[in-house]
Amino acid sequence: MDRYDPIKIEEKWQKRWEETEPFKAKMVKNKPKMFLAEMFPYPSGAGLHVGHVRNFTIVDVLARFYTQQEMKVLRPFGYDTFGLPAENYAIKTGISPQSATKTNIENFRKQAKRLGLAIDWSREINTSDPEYYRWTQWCFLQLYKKGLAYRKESYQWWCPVDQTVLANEQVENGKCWRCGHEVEKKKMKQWFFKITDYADELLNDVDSLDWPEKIKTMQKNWIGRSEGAEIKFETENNQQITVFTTRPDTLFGATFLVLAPEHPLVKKLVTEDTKEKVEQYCQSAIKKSEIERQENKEKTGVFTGSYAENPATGEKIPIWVSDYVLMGYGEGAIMAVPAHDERDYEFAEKFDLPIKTVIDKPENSTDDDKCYHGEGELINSDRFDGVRTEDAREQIVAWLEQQGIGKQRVTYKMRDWLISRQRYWGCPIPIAYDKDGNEHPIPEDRLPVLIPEVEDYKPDNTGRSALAKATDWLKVTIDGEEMTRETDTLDGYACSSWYLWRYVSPHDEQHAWDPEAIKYWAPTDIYVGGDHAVAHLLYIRFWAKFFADQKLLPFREPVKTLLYNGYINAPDGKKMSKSKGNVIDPLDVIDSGYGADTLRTYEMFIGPYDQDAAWDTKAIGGVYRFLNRCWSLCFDSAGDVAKSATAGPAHTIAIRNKTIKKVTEDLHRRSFNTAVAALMEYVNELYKQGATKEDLTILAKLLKPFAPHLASEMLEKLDENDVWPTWDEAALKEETAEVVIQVNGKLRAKLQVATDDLKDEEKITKLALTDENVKKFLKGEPKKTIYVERVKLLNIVA
RNA sequence: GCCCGAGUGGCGGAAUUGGUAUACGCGUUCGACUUAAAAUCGAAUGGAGCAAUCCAUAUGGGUUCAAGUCCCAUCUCGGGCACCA
Repeated sequence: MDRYDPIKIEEKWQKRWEETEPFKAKMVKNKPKMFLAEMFPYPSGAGLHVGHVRNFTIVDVLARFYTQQEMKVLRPFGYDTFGLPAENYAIKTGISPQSATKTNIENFRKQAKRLGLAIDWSREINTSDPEYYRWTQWCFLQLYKKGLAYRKESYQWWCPVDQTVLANEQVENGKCWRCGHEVEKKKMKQWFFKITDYADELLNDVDSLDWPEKIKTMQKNWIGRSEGAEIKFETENNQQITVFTTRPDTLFGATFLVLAPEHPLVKKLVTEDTKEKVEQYCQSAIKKSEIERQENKEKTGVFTGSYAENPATGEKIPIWVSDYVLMGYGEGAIMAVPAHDERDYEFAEKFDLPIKTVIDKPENSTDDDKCYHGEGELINSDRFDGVRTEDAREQIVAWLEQQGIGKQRVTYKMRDWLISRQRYWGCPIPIAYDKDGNEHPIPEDRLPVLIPEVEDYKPDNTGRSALAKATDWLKVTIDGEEMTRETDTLDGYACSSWYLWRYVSPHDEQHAWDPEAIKYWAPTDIYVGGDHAVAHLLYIRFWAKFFADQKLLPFREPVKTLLYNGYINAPDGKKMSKSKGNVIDPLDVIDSGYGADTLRTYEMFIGPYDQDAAWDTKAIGGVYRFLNRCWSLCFDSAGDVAKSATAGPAHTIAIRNKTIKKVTEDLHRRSFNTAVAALMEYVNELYKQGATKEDLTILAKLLKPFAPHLASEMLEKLDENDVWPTWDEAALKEETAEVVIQVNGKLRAKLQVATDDLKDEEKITKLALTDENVKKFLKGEPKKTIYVERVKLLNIVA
């Protein structure tokens, strides 16, 4: 063994770890714990890609770091296995999702093990394992019991290719997040989780999270809280139309009403003359896809033929229908104030409707829009004339409340979470229907509701999943009554909404999570991922709050710190994709001779973890050279610890302590790239100065989180443990220090000063003033001098 | 359109509290070893200039003894939201 041979070392240590299981998590009372996890992967047939490696390595570096600091670490692993790819594959090939998933997991596990991850493999979970989804169904029933899982008929996004409905979060730019096909609206009876019950708390608690601001903002926008009022308008034929507005102060300027095409009152407002035209408009608007609505922002609409009364002015105002009003938000109806709202203005212009100004635009306003939407004093508003808009909002709402025709109201953009999926490969919803169609939960002691075996996985065109084809399975008897099972399965996001808690007791047969274990380990301290900013990361917070309310969880936020890692792109900066043929396979990188340690360390060195980075086929060689230098520093040609290192110079103390400090602090602030750089500097220095055994030990300990195989080999040969070292602040000081001398802020000299003299400003100033170069630029007496001891800098002002 | 981020050598990036700009790595050049190449080791490497020195952190201003860092304006790129009343 004359050279660094990663393949050989890695095989040895991976085998050792397999046998001795050193990463098993143990609860030890009164010891600090650390629960870390990556967002568990979907085990695709393609296997690991370099993005997984980055994601897993971040968790691994931290897990190993905290373990070396003698914390009790829980670092589990699992697979998010339900979903469309396995099912589509089954439809195409006839290979069951069950069996394809099993194969993929085995492959994934094998590959993950080759990265040398410090995983507690005894806690592996898999969402499509009946032992797991039994408890997903149990979670569903808890929500059901409290009325937070319910069924409702409404228009839903429907993907005609995947033959399933989608949640709002799964529709991206009007297209299906999976297949990219344009989605349609379809009226169906579907299951929902009532996430809106927690809208306020989900929003308010965002601020307290140690999460990236970017994600926090996205969640806030998604929840989309607006404060305003709802106001009732009476129509001529004694119907009531309730509208939502954030600007009740503009009520006197409301010159017409607009209803969404889906609004139930539209039918009652049409007249003989308008009926046909309105119906036609509504039907085509409902059919319109999101894309069409976005592309064509030109306002369209029709007059219903009816009028309502503006309660503030008593004026008769027309009621229109237009698709710029959305049924899903507020009341699906608005009061239009064209003078102070751009959209209403556009509509009024197009259909020649009256525009009435009710806010006096301040003269200094830079707003040059045709309609002014800022603050100001009210005009044309009867007894509210002269009142500031900010105050008028409250006063007008108070007046409406007195009249019993309006009240304060908060609205959210977020809708309830649609969880029904008309797909085979998902967790069956544990519900059955009696002959009258009433729903009945499957009793908890009869869970899990297993996924039946079928021949054909294709959904039929009746809107039911392939589960409907399992005719025997469909029948179930509850309390002696024969019933039919629900054939929808749960959105995969339901399965991943509680998996972090399952990790604390993955084989518990009595509970979804063991109450003692959850108290010790949870919440998750550090969660690492690069996706799911709103969907998964919002759902998991919702479930935490719900189960906390059931007294089943001792926390209300499931993730303390979220690290959102960037992508690894192809060398050309573009996204890696099979079709472009620019995919870097991490296993190829390992097998080409670099080994996993190089791959891991390179992906940590490539740049800040939260930024996207482009793969550089050459730069990885630099990291390999670095590990090679670590090896050669430590071992002689026989593979023994180099003799030259057993005794040696002691003048590496300062750099040694400096490196311990730098790497430790960098790991705490997750600056992985600079931690690796510091180790490289240390090695470069040891090459120049010679390394003592102490140096090699420290190097191996600090290196272990990044390159665990090599570091373990070094530590074993050195006969040392891996306990994280501490630094001696006093040892950081060298005998002399360099003081930078500036004249007018420009560098003019560097002085070597005894460390003890650093406090002596007078002495340093005197010394600086004798420097030839300083004299040259100073030309006379200094006006003043500023000395900053912290950075060893003296600035002389000429 | 609105709301965030970011812009530093040939390239990836560093500069943590306003204090030596360009750490570390890639690439390039030179040297050592070698019959030769690879590997390895060593040196140099922002630009201009023989040099002293000057100029450089997207652009233009400002604050300060001192600005990549703070403030104002502009440009470019990236991300999010987008008829949400």
